[in-house]
Amino acid sequence: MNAAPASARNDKPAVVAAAMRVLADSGLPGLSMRRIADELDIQVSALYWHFPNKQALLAAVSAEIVGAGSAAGEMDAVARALRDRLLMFPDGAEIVSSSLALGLLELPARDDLATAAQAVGLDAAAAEVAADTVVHYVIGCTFHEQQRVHAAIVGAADASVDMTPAGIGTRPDGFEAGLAMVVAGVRAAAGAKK
Amino acid sequence: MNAAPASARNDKPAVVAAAMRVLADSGLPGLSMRRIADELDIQVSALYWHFPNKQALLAAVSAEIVGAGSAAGEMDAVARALRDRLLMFPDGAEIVSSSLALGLLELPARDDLATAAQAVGLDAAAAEVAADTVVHYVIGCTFHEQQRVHAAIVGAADASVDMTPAGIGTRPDGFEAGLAMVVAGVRAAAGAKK
DNA sequence: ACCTGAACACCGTTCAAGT
DNA sequence: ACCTGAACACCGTTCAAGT
Repeated sequence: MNAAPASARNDKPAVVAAAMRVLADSGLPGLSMRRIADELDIQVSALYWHFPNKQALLAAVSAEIVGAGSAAGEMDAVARALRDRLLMFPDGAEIVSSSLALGLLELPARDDLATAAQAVGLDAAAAEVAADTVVHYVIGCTFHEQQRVHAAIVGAADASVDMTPAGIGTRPDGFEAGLAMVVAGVRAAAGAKK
Repeated sequence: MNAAPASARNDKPAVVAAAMRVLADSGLPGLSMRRIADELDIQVSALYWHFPNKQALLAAVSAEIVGAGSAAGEMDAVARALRDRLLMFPDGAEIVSSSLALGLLELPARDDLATAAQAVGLDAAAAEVAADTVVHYVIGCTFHEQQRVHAAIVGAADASVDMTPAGIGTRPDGFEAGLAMVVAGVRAAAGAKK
């Protein structure tokens, strides 16, 4: 066994792990600094020794959600893999979207998508645009779907909410159909280039 | 002149107008029920006579942002018009995105996009998918861009923030290039159908 | 029909101080 | 290196009561 410390104190990864647990069973609305601190049986203020602010902690959570490893493959495969990771945690898309926009997160899938786009015939600049476009589509679509889940939960508690408004993407296979169109657009851009 | 009421009390549109003013000069983080109440010189609790909760008020704000009128035209024109409206207010894309996902907002541009997609050769079902895909792209891209503006403001105040991380869509013309790809994808889907 | 006043149960963040 | 305890300046929402 490794030398156990006298008092069991927490390090950065332990704080992130606690945050993942809170996220998993309470979602983003429940992911407060106080709830995370409670999970670790420490005071809220102690969290600020590990992270300068909540956004930084959320960025670490985001990195955990999207994972570290690069996965090669065709564009749709990479897109589906990204989506699957976002779906693993409640509000995953929203958290990642915000960290990404704030410039606090590296997205491995973005490089994978750019590589796949180049393999299909795009030059470097166009491949970046293609990667960003696919990322926006995947995150936008998944974000929307996950918020809808949340609305459904609230709606179940409060039956007065109309649960079938004329909205976007009610059926889950909308993702696949839309993705096919986006990928077809990338291929078309490659074809036009030649 | 129309008969002025003895005491100048507020109706629903007045509350929304106040909210738009607060949004315009403080953004979404500043758009609290208390700030809106202050803008009208009333108590916070008075707002709950007009709207059941903050989300409902935000939905009314969203409707104001996206506008009421349907605008016919090609897909890219409709997409650009939607984007322009989202850009008219700080965090416009985020607010609209959330109202949309919660099923609290009708988006006129969605119907316009579906119509345009049918005009290009898609059947009704595929046209809906195409419309949703374009909407997701426009909102995702604009949301990202607007969050980046906000990050830049925070970054300007706190110079320790790295302002040029390897992120998505730093250049504004990324929107046009990505939109072209998405629209090309829709056209490709129409071509394949024939 | 529209508003007040007060309360409840929360937030993120800071800071001096402890070990 | 990691945490406590207390405070500050906020939140959204509810409710009885007023006019």
